[in-house]
Parts: sequence; structure tokens; C-alpha cells
Amino acid sequence: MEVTLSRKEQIEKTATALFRKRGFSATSMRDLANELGIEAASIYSHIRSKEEILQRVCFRMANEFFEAIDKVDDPEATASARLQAAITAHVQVLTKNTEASAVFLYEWRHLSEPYHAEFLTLRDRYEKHFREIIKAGISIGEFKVPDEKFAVLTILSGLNWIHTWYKPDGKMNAEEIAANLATMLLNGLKQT
Amino acid sequence: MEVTLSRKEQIEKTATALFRKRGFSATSMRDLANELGIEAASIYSHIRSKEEILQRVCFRMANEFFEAIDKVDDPEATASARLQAAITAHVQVLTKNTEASAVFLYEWRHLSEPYHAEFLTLRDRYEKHFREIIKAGISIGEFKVPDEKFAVLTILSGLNWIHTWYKPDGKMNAEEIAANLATMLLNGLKQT
DNA sequence: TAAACAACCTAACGTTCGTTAGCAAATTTT
DNA sequence: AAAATTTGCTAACGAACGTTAGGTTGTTTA
Repeated sequence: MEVTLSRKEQIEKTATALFRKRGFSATSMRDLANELGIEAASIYSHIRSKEEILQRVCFRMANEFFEAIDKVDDPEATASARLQAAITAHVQVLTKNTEASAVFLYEWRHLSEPYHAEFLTLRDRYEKHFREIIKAGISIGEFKVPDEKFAVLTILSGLNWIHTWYKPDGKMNAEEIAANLATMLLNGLKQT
Repeated sequence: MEVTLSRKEQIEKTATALFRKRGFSATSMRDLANELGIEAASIYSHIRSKEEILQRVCFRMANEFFEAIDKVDDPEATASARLQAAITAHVQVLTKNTEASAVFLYEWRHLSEPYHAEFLTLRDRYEKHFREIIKAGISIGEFKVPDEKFAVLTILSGLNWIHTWYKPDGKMNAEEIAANLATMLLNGLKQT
């Protein structure tokens, strides 16, 4: 399945790798151009600004995460099953796009307004999905945690470290990682 | 307990806040000077370079984390007790220095060599402490996890998110946070 | 009281930055 | 074959960057 990327997509992909490795601010347009084998000014035939690249990566990934958890959610299922599904979906997006995920997770603060504010709104809505599952689990006694906000942040941060070490050819594949993490984090919610 | 900071310490503290908020690369010496109410050039009466500030913060925090877990470790205790103690110590350092912790966790990649390499060595040695506790717990059947490296990274990343939301006057104090996190993460290791 | 030091200043250095203007060649579309 | 689009170039802009040189002032030490 060879996919031919448009020049704009190539730029975005190369930029993503650099933003991840050195950070948005420490990556210059000349660095990016050098990596692409062209001049810095040439990039502006395809994009409007350096920040536009960051915007596209951040909001594309936000979309991916939303679509993934929406697709697998079944409001009729138990809280455990719903949370397990959401965790698995989240891990799948993370492992399928490690570089873009890293940018999504750590470089969004370099977005200017109104994108910065919009991003934070989206992120909170995403976390809300997890909060509501956990709240439902608490109310019927399935989970025992002092605070659902606290639990969600711990779970998500436990997941969001994956991009730093995940390698597609490592000893665990994405499904195994997702399963192990889900078991481990779900068990943590069922305190005795 | 009023503590008078030397000018150098004031610079370091102010820089830490800026590095945390905007990142190391996006913080200029003129920003820092402006925050201090002086000219950028004046800062160089007290420090050698911008990176020196980052180095001091990163390695000071590395020391704090090491001292904290060394002080509470009892190799004779059970793996659960040891891990609980380490988690509590780690959380205490994090909550007592949220800004410096954020810099320590996310800005170290802007260190130049040989500091960059030295930092990674220290970090790995720190994680090794946790790995060994968990390995001990696995070998006597106290913990059931597929991979201790995996478990350590999940635990530490679950803890290292604290700095983003912890407020000293929030509804949970540092001890409660540490206790809740320890319970939640320890339970996750004792899979049935 | 003289010497040493701490703290800050103005001015400027050489470099790098994101970006624009204007143009040329190749490719695709009509 | 003409027109439009894509992709790239050189040259340069104004601004911002980390840092140095050299000097001034006030405070502390000998």
C-alpha cells in the first residue's frame, strides 16, 4: 500500500518529525527546508506560515482521537467495558501516529489565539468523555476512586507516555500494549 | 520563614517560571530581563549563559528526586511497601516544586552535550530504582505484570502529570494525592 | 579611607529568524 | 498549442536573538 504524498503532506510529515525531536520553537524553517532538500522560501509556495503546520497537526490529531473513541463507545455497556474500549482506542491512535501524537501532546501551547483556546476546549471535551464513564462507574459502585477528574488525568497521562518508547517492531504490539494498560489501569480503579 | 534569595537565585526562579510557561527556546533573555525589571545584558553579571540556568534547574531537581527516594527506601521491606514509599517521595518532590519539575520533565532535551547525555544517564538510573522494586515484587509473586519496564514507565508517567494541575490550596493536599496515587497504581500491579 | 565587589547600565556585535517579492522552469489541464 | 498550476529559485527585508565590551554607581570589606 504505497501512498503518494502531496508536497504539502510531505512538508507536514517532515515538520512533525522535527517538531517532535527539537520542539516547535527550536525548529527553524531553514532546518525544515534542509531536511526536504529545498530552500526555506520554497516552503511558502505550499503553506501560509510555520504555525499553520502546527495547527494542522494538532487539530488533525484531535479529530483522530475523537473519532476513535466515538466509534467504539457503547453507552449501554458497563463502565469497565466502556473504559476498556476507550483506552484501547486511545492507545491505537497513539501507536499509529507516534510523532504526530507527541506534537499534539506537547507543542499545542505554541498555538496562537484563537487556536490555543479552541484546542484547550477540545481537549477538555475529550477528557469529559472519560470523566463521564468513570462517574457512571462510581455511581453504581463499579469503581471506587476519590475523584473522577483525578482518575482521568492519571489514566490519560499513564497512556500518553507511550509515544516516547513505542516502536512498531518492539516486543509488544499495539493490541497487547492496549490490553495490558487497560487491565492495569482498570484494576487501579477497583480499590478494595 | 522568609528566605532572602540571592540575585542569582531570583534569576533562576523567574527563568524557571518562564521556561515552564513558554518553553526554553521560546523564552528570550529579554523576556526574562523584563520580568526581573532589568536589562538583558545585566543578567550576564550573574550567569554565564541561558543554558546554564537550564542545567542548574535540571540537575538540581535530579538531585532532589534521588535524595527523596533514597531517604525512604528500606530494602528489607515488601515490594509493595517500598514502591508505596518511592511513589510518595516522588509525589512530594513534584508537588513541592511544580515549576522546576515541569522544566525538569520537559525541557531537558534542550541541554547540549555532554549535559544532555549525563541527564539521560541519571534518569535511567532513577527509573532503575523503580524497576528493581517491581522486579523483586514480581519474583516473589507480589506483583503480576508482563514487563517491569512497561510498568515503571506507566507509573512514573501517571505521576508526572501532577505538575499540570496541582495547586497547593486545592482540595487534595500532597499527602492525600500521594496516598491515592499509590493505592491506585499499586492495585494495578496486583492483577488477578 | 582605600580597595574590592555586586549590580546594573548603554551600545553594539554578528547571527539567525520568519517571511516576502519577483522570477523561472516544469508539469498538468484545457 | 495555449493556459494554468505546481514547484522551486535568488535576494533580501526587518526584527529578534544570545552575548560581549566597557563603564557607572552604590555597598561591603580590609
